[in-house]
Amino acid sequence: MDRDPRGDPGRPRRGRPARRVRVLARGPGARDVPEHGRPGAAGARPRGVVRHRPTGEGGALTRPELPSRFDPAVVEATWQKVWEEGRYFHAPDRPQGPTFSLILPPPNVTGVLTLGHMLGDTVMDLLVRWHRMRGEATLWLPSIDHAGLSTQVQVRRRLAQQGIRLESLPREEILAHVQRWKEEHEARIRLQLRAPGLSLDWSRWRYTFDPEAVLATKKVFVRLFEEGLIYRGERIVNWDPTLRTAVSDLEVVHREEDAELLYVRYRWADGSPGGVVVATVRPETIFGDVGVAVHSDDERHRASVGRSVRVPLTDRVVPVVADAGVDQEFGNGALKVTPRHDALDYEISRRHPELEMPPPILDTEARLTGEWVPERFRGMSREKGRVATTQALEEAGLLERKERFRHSVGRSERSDAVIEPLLSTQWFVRTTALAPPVIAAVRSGEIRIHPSRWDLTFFRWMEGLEDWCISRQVTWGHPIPVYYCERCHAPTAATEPPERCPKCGEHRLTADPDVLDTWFTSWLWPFASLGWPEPTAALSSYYPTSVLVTGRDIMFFWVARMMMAGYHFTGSRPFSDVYFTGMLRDERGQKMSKHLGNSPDPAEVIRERGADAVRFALLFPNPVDQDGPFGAGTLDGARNFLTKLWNVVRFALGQIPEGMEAPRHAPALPASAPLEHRWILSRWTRTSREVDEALTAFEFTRAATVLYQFVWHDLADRYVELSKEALQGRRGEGEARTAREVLLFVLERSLRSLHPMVPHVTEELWHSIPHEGEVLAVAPWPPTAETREDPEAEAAMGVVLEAIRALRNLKAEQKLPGSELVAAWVRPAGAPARLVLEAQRASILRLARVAELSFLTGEERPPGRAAATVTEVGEFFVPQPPEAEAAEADALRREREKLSLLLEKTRARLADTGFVSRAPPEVVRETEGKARELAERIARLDEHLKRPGPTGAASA
RNA sequence: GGGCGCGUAGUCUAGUGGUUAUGACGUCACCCUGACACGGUGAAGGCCGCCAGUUCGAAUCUGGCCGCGCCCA
Repeated sequence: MDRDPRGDPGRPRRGRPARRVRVLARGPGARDVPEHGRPGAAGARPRGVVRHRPTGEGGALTRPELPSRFDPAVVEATWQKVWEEGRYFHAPDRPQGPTFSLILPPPNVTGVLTLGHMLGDTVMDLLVRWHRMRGEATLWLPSIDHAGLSTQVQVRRRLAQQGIRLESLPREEILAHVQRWKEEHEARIRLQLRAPGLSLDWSRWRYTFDPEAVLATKKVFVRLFEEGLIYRGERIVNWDPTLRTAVSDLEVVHREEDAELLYVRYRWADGSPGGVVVATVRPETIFGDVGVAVHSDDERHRASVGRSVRVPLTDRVVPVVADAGVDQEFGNGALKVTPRHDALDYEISRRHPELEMPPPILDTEARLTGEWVPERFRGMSREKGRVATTQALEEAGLLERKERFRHSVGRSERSDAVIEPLLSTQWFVRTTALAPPVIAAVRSGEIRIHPSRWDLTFFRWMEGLEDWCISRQVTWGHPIPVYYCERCHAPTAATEPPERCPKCGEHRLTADPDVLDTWFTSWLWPFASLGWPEPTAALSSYYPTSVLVTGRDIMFFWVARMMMAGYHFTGSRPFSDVYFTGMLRDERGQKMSKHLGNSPDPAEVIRERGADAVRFALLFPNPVDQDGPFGAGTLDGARNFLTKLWNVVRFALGQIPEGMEAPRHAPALPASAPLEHRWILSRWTRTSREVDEALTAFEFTRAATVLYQFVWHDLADRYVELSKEALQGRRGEGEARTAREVLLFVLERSLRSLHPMVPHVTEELWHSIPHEGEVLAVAPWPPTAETREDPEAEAAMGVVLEAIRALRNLKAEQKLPGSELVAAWVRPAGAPARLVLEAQRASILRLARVAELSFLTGEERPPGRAAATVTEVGEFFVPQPPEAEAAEADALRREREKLSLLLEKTRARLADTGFVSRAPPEVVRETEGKARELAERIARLDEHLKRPGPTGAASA
């Protein structure tokens, strides 16, 4: 079963990926224990230095036994089980040392997780795993949200399919249905949260309807009530007439819709000709009109103010008032005032005592109702009423004209019903009283928002807060803990039903029929999920939490409110950092949404591509403060990267002898050590440092990009190629040992650094190489101080890489097969370049695939036909096949053109007295050096171009 | 209408005053190279949205315009 895939005669050479037998994908560690008994399971934990690779068939070197491709399916399931059984993600109640904690924003129990959730989850897991590896006690707490309204809607829909009307059932029965629904969906969400390999502490799973959460919710209500920060009052709210409840602004979706704008004449009450023409899209609300308002500065209507008009289709006489709130641009600038059905109208009516408050003209299902509605319209729906009133107005000759009109209409996210702004008695929180500490915290940096530009949006909202409507007219939710006295009607807020009314002693009390907005529990979650108000160990250890990761669509509804609750109820910030993820877009740039049907099921994508590939794809291309594209291309890129990583390790396994020790420390390199080792350790130092910086700054894409570039380009493309010869022992055992140590060190540290992003594949690979510790998930984060930058090595390698590039390029241009080992010559650009090129000749030969590199001096030329290229580090030659002369001449000319343009620009700068006198001297010196170098290269190019004879370049 | 942000090869993107403008995908050419064809090597492809300004010097700073997106009204 563990055949070396290279020896597989059936191995496909090109075309589609081969279907491999699953069993091949099992990591080497799995072979001792065939089933699920991987290390890490209780009682079977490996200790200390572990070498999982089995003994090879004699000889120091074993052949790699990893398959050539990473098959995520088995690997991911295996390690998830190991992690979970090993309880590596369990947060101790009483941790030692620093902690890092966060709550998973509770998914809506009725919902299905989307890729958008998975983006946030991946970011959180990256942070948690990173901090865990840094030795901090970490807690990542999962939970679900009871989602009052949306759950009730779903249950209602399901009952309707059975012909049952939810409203007809007793409360207990409804709650039983809800409970059944919750259990089904909770299981599904748990499965969804498991698929990506998130390092959640499952033992702390919470639900916003746990008994503790119920108690916390009540206590908070009672306290705010007693502090006068909760009140019951009449205000305009968003009313969903289908669900017959108030809904939050978040649950209202605004969209442009076509409508008719009617110009309706309100005649003068005194019977004189004329009147005021009012524009409206809602003629059916005419019955609730209490006046007409015009702008105080509006010349057109000045004479009307103070007069009275007759409300069309009724006998009522109402005044014309002047108010600064009227939009003069809309219609004719005259507004019908319907205080029960429009927030602005309500405001206006409150400013003008002469405007009375009408009785309701729409019932809870938005049917025309009440005495003010003429008999013939009563009982009509809004929509029917609109048609009927329009027609009636037309018949009465009061309809001046109709216009097609596009305007924004709010619809209920849950029921799609058009939201009715409705004056309604509800419970409210005076949020303005809770805002000051929150604003101060963000201003002072006590709470940091990432990306920071969202501060502005945050402040603007915080400074214009409206009271928060917390009551909902549904069955499912935390009941409002208020009891009304049947005698004196005084409301009492209490966590338990009171025996008697504290005002008058009456013992007949009625509970408030409404329930609380789900957010009224969610805003307590950073502490309530840890047991508050009980002084639990978890609360004292992990609160305040460290960071909150979520989408900015709930910045106000949730994030800001958690801050208010944190300061008000616990006296501290609920978290120190907020990170808003971007939105995902599909490959055509469209926002992903369930609505558009372009949001794939994350579980499905994971099944197809593997969790690590999806995770990396989510992190890699997503700009920090922007929305990012996500699609097949991105996923392919991530998968290719993981395959690359896999194969680098596979290669290394072939080079590492049995019994090699885990790399505890950075290899100590002698000054004389080959350049490539010094170089890769320097590159690693920079990479590692930049990853730390990026993660600290919440720049996850940068962290992923830096590691990607390092692993693929520096480690695989360059370092591995440069050190192959030494690794294979062709430079002696001493060099082989050094090369193995460096390779293993860099690989092992890279796996550690990549682990928080792609945990499964790194865990698997880490176990296949010499390592120290039980699992990578709790291995120490690579310390940056263990290696140093080596600018000298990096500069020298720059010269080498440039030489290799030049020679490869030249060969390709000359149509010399890449594999053909031709002779080559170089005239170095200067003494320093010559030193490096001479010292690194062997590397250049290997990577450029040339047989010999001879150094030219003076004006020496290679014998015979030779094609040339001129670079910064020197002039390179390879033998020229006769048919390639034109190609060389072309290349030389193109190069010359490019360089002379540059030289021109550079000289122009140097000729500018302003530049020479004002620019920093070092910039001037650099520019002069550049000009000299360019001139020299151009002169060299010219020589080749002019040269007659064998190359024939001049005649081409 | 107000606010915020974004315009860089065909596509996505890096780049906060001096770079021969970064990388990926895609395209083209050559190559089954004892880790990897999910690969390697090389190439082509850019008035850095437009116009002014600041500056010795602008993809980068400022203003205006145009286009796009999001949030709020």
